[in-house]
Formats: sequence, C-alpha cells, structure tokens
Amino acid sequence: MSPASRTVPSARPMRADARRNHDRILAAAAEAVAEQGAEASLEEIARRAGVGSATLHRHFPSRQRLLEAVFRDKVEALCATAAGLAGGPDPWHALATWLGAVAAHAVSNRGLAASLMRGAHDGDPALGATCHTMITNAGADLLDRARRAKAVRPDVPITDLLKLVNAICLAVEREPDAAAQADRLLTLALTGVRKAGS
Amino acid sequence: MSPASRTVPSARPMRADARRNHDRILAAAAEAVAEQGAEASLEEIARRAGVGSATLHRHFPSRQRLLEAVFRDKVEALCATAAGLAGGPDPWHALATWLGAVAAHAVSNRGLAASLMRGAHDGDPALGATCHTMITNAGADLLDRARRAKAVRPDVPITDLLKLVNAICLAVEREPDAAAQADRLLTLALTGVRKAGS
DNA sequence: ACTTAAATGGGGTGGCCCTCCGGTTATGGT
DNA sequence: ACCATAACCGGAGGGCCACCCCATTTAAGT
Repeated sequence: MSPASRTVPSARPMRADARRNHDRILAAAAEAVAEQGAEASLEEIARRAGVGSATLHRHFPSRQRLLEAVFRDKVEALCATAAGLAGGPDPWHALATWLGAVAAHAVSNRGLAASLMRGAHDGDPALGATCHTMITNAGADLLDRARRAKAVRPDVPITDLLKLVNAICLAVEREPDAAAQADRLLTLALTGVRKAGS
Repeated sequence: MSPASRTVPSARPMRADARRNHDRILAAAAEAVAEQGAEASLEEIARRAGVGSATLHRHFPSRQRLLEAVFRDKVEALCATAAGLAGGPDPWHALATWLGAVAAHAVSNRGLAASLMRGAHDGDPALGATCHTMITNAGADLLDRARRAKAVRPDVPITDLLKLVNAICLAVEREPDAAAQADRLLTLALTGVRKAGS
C-alpha cells in the first residue's frame, strides 16, 4: 500500500523525508488535477505541496507518471468493480454497467480519461503496470464472458471499447453536464455493440 | 474568395502588405498544424511565416480563430459533400457516408476535430459562422432526412452524432493507423444509431 | 556522535503566449 | 510626383511554464 513498497518491494525503503514529500506531492496533485484537469501546472502542484519543483520532477519524471500515481487508487477500484461484476448472471449487463462505471469515474475525475488513454506505448517505456494495462486486463475478462455468452459481436476488441469510452469522456469533459452527456453517448455507442438478436 | 472579402465584403479592402502577411501566416499555420496538431506553437508559425508574433496575434486574436481560418476550406468542402449527398435515395447511407467523410477529414487533418469540437459557445463570442455551426447545419439536414425515413432513432440530435465522430477522431489522432481505427470505431458506434428494424 | 550517501530546492535556461509602442509603409488626394 | 496620414509591422519585455544543475541539508547506520 505504501508508495515505496507498492512498485518494487525489494527496493531499499525510501528515506522518511522522501516518502513524506512523495505523499504531499501526490495529495497536492490530486487536488490540482481535480480542479484544473490533466494539464494542471506542475509548478503549482509543487508549490501547493510546499516542495521545490526539482523534487517533484525527481519523484515523477513525467506528467504521465504523476497522473498514473494520482489515479492508481481509482483504477484499482474500477478493476475491483470488474471482478465483482464478473460473477453476475448476465455478462452483457455486467459489461455495460462496468463501462458505465468507467465513464462515470472518468467524468467525475478530470484527467482520468486522458491518463487511461495514453498507454505504455507512448511516453516512457519501462512503466510497469500502467493504468491503461490494468483497465484493459480487467475489461478483457468481462468482454470475454459477454462474448462467450454471444451477447456481443465477436470481432470487437476490448481496446476499441475502452477507446470509445475514453474518447467520449475526453470530448465531453469540459461541458457543464458532462455526466449526462457521457451517459447518453455511451448508451448510443453501446447499443451498437450488442447483437441485434439478443 | 479573398480573405478580406470573404467575411465582410463591405469592409475596406486590406492593405496589400496586410493581406500578404495574412496569407503567409495561414499557409505557415496549415503546415505547422498538419505536422504537430492543433497545439502547434504560435510563435513557430509566426517564425515560419517570416512575421513577428505581434502580427500573427493581430490577424488572429485567438488560436481558435486561426484554426477556423486554416480549416475553413476543408469544412466548406464537407458542407458541399453533405449537400451533394442529401439528394441520394438512401438517407441512412447518405448520413453514414457523410459522417465517414467527416471522420476521414478529421484524421487526415490533425487539429480539425479539436477545432470542430470547440463551438462558438466557449472562447470568443461574436464569431460569425464557425466551423462548428457550419458542420452542424450541414449534418442536421442529412440527419433530418434520415429521421423522416425512419432510418435512425428519433431522439438522437446531430450534435451528439458529431460529438461522437469528433471524440473518436480526437482519441485516435496520434495513433499510427488513425484512419483505420477511426473507421472501425465509427462503424461500431453508428450501428447503434441505426434502428434495429431497418 | 559521526560519517556518508540520499534528498532537497533555489536559481538558471529556454520556451511559450501575449501586449505595448516606436518606427515603417502603402494609399488616396493634391 | 509628392505628401499627409492612417494602417501596419515586429522587436522588446512581462508573466508563466517545464526541466536541470549543484551547493547545501538531512536522515540513517555504526
């Protein structure tokens, strides 16, 4: 659970001040991103955290890294939701509600969609389990079940589905009624995913 | 056709040097945006045009204004396409192919989707016929025909449709196979628009 | 307490957007 | 052909930002 042990438990534990700063930065970043979205100023985040900008850049070498850290908890929650829904009797319903939950999280946490979109492929490699891959894996399971139940087209990859969800959220992010719009557009798109027969 | 006469024909014609700079800026902007997307540096555009940054800002007070000018031709072409398709026998097909054309333009002209998304509502008002409204009007006609032919759900507004298209294009813009992905995702979303019955 | 390696942050560099203002130039009337 | 003038130009500068260097501070192990 601690930042030091979460990524590489074998690494030497962080120094106390380092960890403290790490956490303060993370808290400040969460706050700033919630207010201003994924493009929030890194310097202001450092300022809020009461930390030099160099310290922020040392702890998080790229904006993407910082966002991943900020949203890790939320993403883990979504993955847990997916696991919970996987046991349900209606695979289609499970998939649909989960995608709705992803959208809901994305619109209520500005910047999440952008963070989820940019996978490990662009930006820095050597980035272990990114939000992108975590979400993808969680969704793949739900989609697989729905596919086996013949509730979805067999040729739709989970990446496309998530790209659609994130695209929608990204697009409506700065509208006043983002949640309502995202829901409407997602429903629109989803009905096309469901087979005509079922 | 000339920049001076297109917007307000009654206005006094621009001075020769002003018009020359206007055109050079536009050309440089088109080039830069094609390479780097809608976020291209305005200063670099001015530099490419061999013009001071102040001149650029005088001709185009906001980035949005510049993008609108850059894409005006493309948007007009899309509107013309819509008008041409409106006469066809199959309203659904007309709508679908037009949306495909919009997507194709958006992925092959980086920044267009972003420009289309931001309507007149945000940013500066008093912006006459923006790309957003032009496209919306052109699409409304096609959608209306399709709706009258009962080929689409009656409750889907054209704004949602275009938002979906632009969202998709924006999301896949920086992927290597953007065109293919956009097409796939659009088809996915569109099939949900079409009524199950027809 | 003392040593040492890790961590810090002020300050510098270079880039961006945007505005002011003194100098320049095209233009229309004479 | 000339001039007065309004329109236009662009360098310089302010404010903000990401990112890096390095002298200084500080936690951790003995």
